[in-house]
Amino acid sequence: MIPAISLPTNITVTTHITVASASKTHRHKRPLNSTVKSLARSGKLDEALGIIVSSSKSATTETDLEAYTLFLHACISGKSFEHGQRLYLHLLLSRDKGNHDLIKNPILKSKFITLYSVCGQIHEAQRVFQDGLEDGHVPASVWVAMAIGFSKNGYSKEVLYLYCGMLSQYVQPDNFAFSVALKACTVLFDLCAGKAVHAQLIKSTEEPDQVVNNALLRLYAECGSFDEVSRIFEEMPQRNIVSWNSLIAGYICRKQVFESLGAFRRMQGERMGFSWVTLTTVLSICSQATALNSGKEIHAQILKSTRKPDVLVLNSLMDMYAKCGAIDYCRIVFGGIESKDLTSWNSMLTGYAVNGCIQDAMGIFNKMVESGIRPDEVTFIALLSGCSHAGRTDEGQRLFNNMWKHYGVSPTVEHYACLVDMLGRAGRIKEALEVVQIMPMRPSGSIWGSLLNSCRLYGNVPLGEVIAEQLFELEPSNPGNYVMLSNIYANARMWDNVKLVRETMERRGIKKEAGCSWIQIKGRTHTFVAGGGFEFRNSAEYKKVWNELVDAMEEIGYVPRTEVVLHDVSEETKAIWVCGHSERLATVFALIHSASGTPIRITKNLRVCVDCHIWMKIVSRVTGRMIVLRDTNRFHHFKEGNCSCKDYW
DNA sequence: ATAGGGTTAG
Repeated sequence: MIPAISLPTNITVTTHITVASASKTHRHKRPLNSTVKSLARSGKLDEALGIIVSSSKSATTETDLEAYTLFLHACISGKSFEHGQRLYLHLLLSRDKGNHDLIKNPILKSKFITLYSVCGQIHEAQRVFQDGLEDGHVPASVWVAMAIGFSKNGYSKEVLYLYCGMLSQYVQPDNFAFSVALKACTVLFDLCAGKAVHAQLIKSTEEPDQVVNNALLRLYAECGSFDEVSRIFEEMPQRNIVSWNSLIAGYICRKQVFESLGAFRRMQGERMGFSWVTLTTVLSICSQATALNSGKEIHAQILKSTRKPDVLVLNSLMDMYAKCGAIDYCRIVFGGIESKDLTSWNSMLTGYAVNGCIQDAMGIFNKMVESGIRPDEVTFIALLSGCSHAGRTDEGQRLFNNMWKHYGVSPTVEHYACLVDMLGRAGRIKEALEVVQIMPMRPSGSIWGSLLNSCRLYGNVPLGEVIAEQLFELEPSNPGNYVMLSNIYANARMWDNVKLVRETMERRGIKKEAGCSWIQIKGRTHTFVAGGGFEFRNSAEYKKVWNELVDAMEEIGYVPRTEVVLHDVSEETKAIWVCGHSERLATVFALIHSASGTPIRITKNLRVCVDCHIWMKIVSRVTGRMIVLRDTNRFHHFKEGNCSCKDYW
């Protein structure tokens, strides 16, 4: 709990001054009540307070209560802590003089608590709440006001303590109390406590309203109990947009992007409409799934809607286009935003950086600074990672050194990760290690990970082994790290060690993620798994296109680079395996099913392998198609036999 | 009075 604060003792002085100055200016032509009310309504808090204070010689009555409530209401909407406190002190004085004790009044009390909470003065709110708590019954509304105060100020644990305290005092929680408690459980990611509150709710006589049900949905969605989500959703007497949003978010938590898009369509089918929250949620799904068509559909819906789109929605739209590799659309949306905020600039910058347009990224950064927007840590992560991917090591290093000096942004562990990645990728592993040694925080898994990747790129087996050990300790169940180490061994033809790594993985029950690629064609998403898709591969149309490609490639002199296969099998088998990589299946499928001349956009769940990278370049040349491949790491734009990454990846 | 959202790293 937050410690309670003792009452200040020097309260009389300010009160007297107020009384003196205020009573001069106002005579009570009208009854106190209506005068105070109209002043409070028009925001003249000083004058209203003056009248309250000067008229208090007589005992405060029930009619004054309404005026005080209105006055406090005005303070809350104006977030005026000072006026509220002056009224509070006035009531304290009046109580000490033996007048009726209005501070005990639950309505006023919860108003004071709310006011202090919205002003961020949570200690003051708590003091008001605790004053007189032990004297007798405190109604639920006061507890709830305090709970909301804690909740809005980020004290979720305290909300739960308070909820328990409420129960221990035999105060029946109402729907307000339930929803705040459930929200606190969600924030704390505490499914256990959430279930306890849910149980209380079932036992209570209170019929859960829509808000409570939505809070329950959110709790289970966020904690991954999806069976509960769908059960509650189906059983709810009525659903609104918020309920649907939670259902969609629930699918995202399970990484079921296609199902969540389906839920959005169902929502539209039921004529539920959408809010800007729905749009940002769904757009973020589109960017995760590289579902450019769906994303464009939503863009169209935004344009059709009569409301002017929110900056937040436009920022999400930019992110979607950037993550789909459609940087031109991203730029157009950016250009159309009237009041660009920091996120708009950062999204444009990130879009350029991940798509390999480092000059554009630098250009937009300069413009941003010129327009007086202060860059933040996200800005520099985007820039540094962009430099890293583009091999602009010196430029990136300079940026890193200047970010604090010129822009006042101090480097975090993520920025150090970019710097280490940048140096390692450029083959300057010694310098990268020096950075790890001098950086003021503990190196994260991602830092060791990028060092391991550098060892892979430059064939440094002994250092790779040392780093892998560190990494296995930090992230014991991340399959990528094991695969990376066995890659290093395979490149060095150390097949015994490759086998050893594979056995370790089996022993620890770690499975390598199967390579998987997907593309969206005419609104439908098609998924391909490495080594799978036999039906497709046996079809006549596949064979026709595949053979054409093989012929064209042989002419150019393409030979499969089989070292990417980590199993010790014959060269022939390796070649067959490589050709069954998921991104190739997806490419052939796209060549068959999309109009010639249109770009092909493929997404992959792993990093693209060296051989597929070569293959893609050639395909882009012989077919004249542009291929945009997004892997876990970055974008590759293949065009006329070249890749935007300039083979630096 | 109570429930819902976006940008960053290997």
